[in-house]
Amino acid sequence: MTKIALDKTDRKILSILQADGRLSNQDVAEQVALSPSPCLRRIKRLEEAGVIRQYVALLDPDKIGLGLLAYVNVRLEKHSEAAAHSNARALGAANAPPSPRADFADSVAQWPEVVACYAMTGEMDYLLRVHVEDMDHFSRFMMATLLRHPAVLDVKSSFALQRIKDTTALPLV
Amino acid sequence: MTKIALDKTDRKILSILQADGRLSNQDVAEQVALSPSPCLRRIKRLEEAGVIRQYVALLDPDKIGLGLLAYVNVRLEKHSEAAAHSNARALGAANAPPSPRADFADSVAQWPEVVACYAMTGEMDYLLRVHVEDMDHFSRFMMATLLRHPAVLDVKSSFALQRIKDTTALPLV
DNA sequence: CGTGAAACATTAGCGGC
DNA sequence: GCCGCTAATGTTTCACG
Repeated sequence: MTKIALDKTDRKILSILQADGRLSNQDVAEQVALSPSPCLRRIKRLEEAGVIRQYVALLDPDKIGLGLLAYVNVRLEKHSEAAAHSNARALGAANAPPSPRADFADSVAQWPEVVACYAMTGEMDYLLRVHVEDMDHFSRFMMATLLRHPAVLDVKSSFALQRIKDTTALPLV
Repeated sequence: MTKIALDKTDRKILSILQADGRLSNQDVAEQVALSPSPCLRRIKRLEEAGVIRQYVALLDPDKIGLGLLAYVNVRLEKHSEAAAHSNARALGAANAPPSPRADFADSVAQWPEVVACYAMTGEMDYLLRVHVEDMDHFSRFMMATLLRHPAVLDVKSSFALQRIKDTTALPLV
């Protein structure tokens, strides 16, 4: 991972673009008191270094019919061969049978309802963030998809009652 | 909340902009097989209806020194007056003493490490997503800030070991 | 770091299906 | 109603001072 030094101006640019990713280079330049060309050079450098990963539009879930947000804790089966399999894969044996964990990760990537999935410390193996239309869709997703996955041992779900805060803007240290 | 009908083209536009929020209107128009002006009219309509909430740049947490991601479950004290207070506020008594919940929500909004906070079903009241530099910073945040907050009764933290998936793109139904 | 010029993008008005 | 053309205006981008 390319280390990269960020000065005060870089951080200001990042915080501006975290708040509005469509600002023109001219506007950003003005806000950081630079002329357009050095500002663009900085932005390009931040993009190429991967500090800026992506520009996206954020949608309102309610306005597109996704009224229910759930966080689902998942525990996987511990196959005794799991370790052996991950080793095999790590060593490049691409057609070894997948370990439960790798298999679960691959499946998660394909489920559109699941917008985030992290392997976590603690008694539950994974934490999933799931956007669905309503409780009906949620229970269908659970029954037909998540609980049917062979690697899944058990799950615990909680549902969002109220959004207090949710931002993609990271604190700039 | 303004209801809005989305046809196939609208959904295609949304999915394109969820993947790249900086595409020019011309490029979007080309991908949905429309000429620039009707495409722009649709995008403007989606923005004004609030379907598109915001355009942002997404940063890589690791590249800006935020190496630790934690999810923190928080349980608040149940003051017996809590209900009375929330009623007072709901009725517009702006200078009533804040309920523990409202007070906690206000604090959360000011803590930059906390990028998301939801009131949840289940035994824990809130779920927080917290980005920090390392375990040192995390424990400092806990001791000096979160646990010191008068409304907080107890907390349970888990740490992300591995990111399997994390997208801001919502499934388009 | 800033200037300037070419290439490109945005957006409003108007006519057509 | 929604689409597409045109044309004026604004923006991005890069070579060069």
